[in-house]
Amino acid sequence: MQVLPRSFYLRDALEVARDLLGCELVHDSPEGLTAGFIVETEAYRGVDDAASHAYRGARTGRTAVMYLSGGRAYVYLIYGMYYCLNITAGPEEVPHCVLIRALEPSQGLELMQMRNGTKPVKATALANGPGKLCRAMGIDGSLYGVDMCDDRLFVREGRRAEAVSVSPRVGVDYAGAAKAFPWRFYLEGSQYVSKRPNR
DNA sequence: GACCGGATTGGC
DNA sequence: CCAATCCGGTCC
Repeated sequence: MQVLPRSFYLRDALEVARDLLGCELVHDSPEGLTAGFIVETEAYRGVDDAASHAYRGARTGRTAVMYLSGGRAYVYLIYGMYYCLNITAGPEEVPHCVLIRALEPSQGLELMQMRNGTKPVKATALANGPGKLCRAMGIDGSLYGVDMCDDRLFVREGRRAEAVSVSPRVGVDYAGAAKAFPWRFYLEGSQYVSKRPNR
């Protein structure tokens, strides 16, 4: 299948977030290859979005990659123990990004189980959350800034997203009015989406 | 240099 | 409900 080109990412995060559903995220790591269909995303729309790390043009070491042209990995550590993977969007100087929140595992399930440790869990529980999917896919801070149009970490065309639902984003109660914006997208009826959010 | 809190998760 | 765990951001 076709790897998504740079042009795919040079758009508003809302469009990119919606269009990533059904596509396949692939990580070709030294340990082996893992992949999964994207079933849940959230758009973070930069300087005007109170939930975004780049709100009001915040330009720090962490947000730097968002100001480059879209299509790079923005990976950060949350709560000191989980990584979150975002893919940057928009042209240079427009710091949009899309948080990948859940995957339907498609390749390397055994490696995912191993990375998650303990005893095997159901496939639906392997990557149904932003922290869990990074763990299963072997994504950490060393991938910060990696070009998603290269061959180490990328997204390729997958299935057509039949029915897409929207809801407010998860865990952004601090964002004032923006916490209610319907900028979370997920595949209707998928058993692989994250659990916490009320659906 | 100190302090604060988080785009989460799993256990109680 | 709440602790885990630590880095980035902010402010002094």
